[in-house]
Amino acid sequence: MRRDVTLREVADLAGVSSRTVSNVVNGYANVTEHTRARVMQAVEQLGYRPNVLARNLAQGRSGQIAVVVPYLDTPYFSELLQGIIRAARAQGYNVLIDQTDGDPDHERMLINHGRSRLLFDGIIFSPLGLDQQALADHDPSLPLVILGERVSQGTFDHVGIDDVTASRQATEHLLDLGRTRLAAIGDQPYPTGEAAQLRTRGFREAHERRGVAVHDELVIATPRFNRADGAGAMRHLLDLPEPPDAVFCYSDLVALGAMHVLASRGLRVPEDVAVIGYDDIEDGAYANPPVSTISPDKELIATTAVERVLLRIASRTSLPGMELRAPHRLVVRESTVGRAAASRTP
Amino acid sequence: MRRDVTLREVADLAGVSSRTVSNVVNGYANVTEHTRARVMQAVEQLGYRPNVLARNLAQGRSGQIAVVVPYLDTPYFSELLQGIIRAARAQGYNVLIDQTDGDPDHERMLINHGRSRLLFDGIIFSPLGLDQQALADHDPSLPLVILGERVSQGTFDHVGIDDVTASRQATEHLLDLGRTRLAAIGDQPYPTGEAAQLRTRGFREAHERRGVAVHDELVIATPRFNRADGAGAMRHLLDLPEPPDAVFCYSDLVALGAMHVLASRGLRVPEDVAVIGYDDIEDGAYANPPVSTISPDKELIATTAVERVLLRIASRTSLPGMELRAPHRLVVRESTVGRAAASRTP
DNA sequence: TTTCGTCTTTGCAGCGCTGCAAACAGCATG
DNA sequence: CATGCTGTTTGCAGCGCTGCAAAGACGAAA
Repeated sequence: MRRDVTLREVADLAGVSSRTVSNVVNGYANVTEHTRARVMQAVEQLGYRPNVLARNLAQGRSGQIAVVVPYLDTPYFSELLQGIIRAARAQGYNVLIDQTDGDPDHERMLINHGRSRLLFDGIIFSPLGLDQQALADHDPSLPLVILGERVSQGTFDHVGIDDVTASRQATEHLLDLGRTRLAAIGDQPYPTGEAAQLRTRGFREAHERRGVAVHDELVIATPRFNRADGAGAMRHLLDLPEPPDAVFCYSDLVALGAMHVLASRGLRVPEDVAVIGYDDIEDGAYANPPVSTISPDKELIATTAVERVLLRIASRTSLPGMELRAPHRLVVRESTVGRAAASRTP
Repeated sequence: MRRDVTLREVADLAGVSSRTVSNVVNGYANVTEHTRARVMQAVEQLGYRPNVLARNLAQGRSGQIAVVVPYLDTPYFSELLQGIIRAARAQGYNVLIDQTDGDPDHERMLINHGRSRLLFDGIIFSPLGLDQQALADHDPSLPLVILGERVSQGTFDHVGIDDVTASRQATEHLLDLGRTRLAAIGDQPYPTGEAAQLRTRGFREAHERRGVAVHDELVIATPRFNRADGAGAMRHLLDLPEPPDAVFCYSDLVALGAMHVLASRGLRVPEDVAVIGYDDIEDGAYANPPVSTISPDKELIATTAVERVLLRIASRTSLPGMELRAPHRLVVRESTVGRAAASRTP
């Protein structure tokens, strides 16, 4: 097993200093065409490839950003991740992935640079177990971008959509279809559930605007936004004396879980119960029936998050926290309007 | 912005050599309880955290493994990834993720250590664009574990399930339900489609065992295993003069796509057409109706893959290629047997 | 007391690269 | 011919850590 070729060996072969080889390899500074050619030939001949570790140590950066999500198998995150990886790679950054399972201690550790320095230069983070206070206490020297809605200010950016407006639109859509007993699945009335609370706010605002009262007993809290929680909440709702005739689910997964229960009870969607989700994951579009939903511009969210974290890395000074809103749209499918062809509303 | 605390500073405070601090921090060698306590106190006091980059450079390893999949938003991979990340982290390794989109050049680059050395110590790889020959030509100094079935031998391991047997069982299940016109969606009759071909083999073997002829025109090739391909193939099948009464899909996504089309054409599953998938992703279990499927032991696949790649990293000598088979089971749900309670077959 | 063996601690070199500032052209200007 | 200028190349130190081998400490055995 041959040792790796180093800069110095290339330099010796090309008859120049190792620093010059470095300059050529990195496209730095001014190098004569003649020198460059000589060096490049030596590089080819020896099959030289730079050692990133050494480079990074010398530069005091790792060239990596961490992306931290609570659960990797959540389709919404997988879809987002794709965009993030692409955007980061385009800027020469590698992406390190971590999953926290919502563990607050683990999350706290990560936003304080993890166990060791220089493992990643910045972090894109979707917190689940941390409340505002914990987030505000993060290591300010670590460039941080938060995914999803948060209400606090701090030395970090938020990238997300306007949850209140989106939720209001989803709810208005249901009300405008003539539904009267609307349920909401996914509220989280505790400190770490801000995103959920914003959606509940939108749900209520829609009722206000339409002059209808909210049926408080139909607003169901769930610890997570997954299928199982959606299914459990739906079962509960159907067991009520007066079940809902429409459900606003705070994620498409919740909607899929709810629809699963509806189907197993022999109820028709949307005839008996209309269902709308949130996130526009691919599963929803292919579900039976296809799920109406709020569709955030994921590609833009991904590129914006990467852009911001790299910006923060580049500017050594600490930037003020920014609130970045990506656009979203209401996607109407069969789960609310039946076999009518899917149409779109901005 | 304070400079980071170094080993030497801790050493000075504790009144020992930096080498001793290193020994304590890493739990190396024999250190007196007294010394350890002194050092630990200094570590606490200064808030020392090791610099992984420096450590790795000195050790000539990166402490990272790369996991490379064609598409990140494929639920099967997301689910696998979770297990891989957990297992790797338990061994002190970080996971670098990359997505190739099936691009052969990109894939070829990765199995030859990427653009630079020391970025990752080993790689767990799910190839899509590379054929046997390209895989065999990989840099033998890079510990490599391939996910999924492959027929070749080489200086790398395979981790997967027994595709032929699993596919045979899925097909037998359909035949045993009394179905006579079985379709298969997902064949890939070209060099990079070996996994698909194994499934087709299982499909054919089942027919042989039951003494039934395969309807060749019902074996449909698709470039990928996603919903869109499943939907397209299903449309084609339904447009045939004699459509199938059962479909074996080479992935659950394909099955979901197919079921989507069946529903939109007003056909009932399983009454009109029985559908079985492959992979046992969560979407399948929550689909309407829930999809029967082949369920690979993903957790075991993940831990085995990590175990093997770390083993190869640890043993500097090149190990012979191994074929590692994880168990699988047939999971029977409504998409093949209707509302009968889901039961299990080994 | 000396010698040996074991356990603990240390010093030094160096992983492969880049930052920095100095050195060295080569050429035009005074 | 000295001076200054721009453009190119170089040498050296050092990023923060660990491998290695040697040194020191300490008690047991001779």
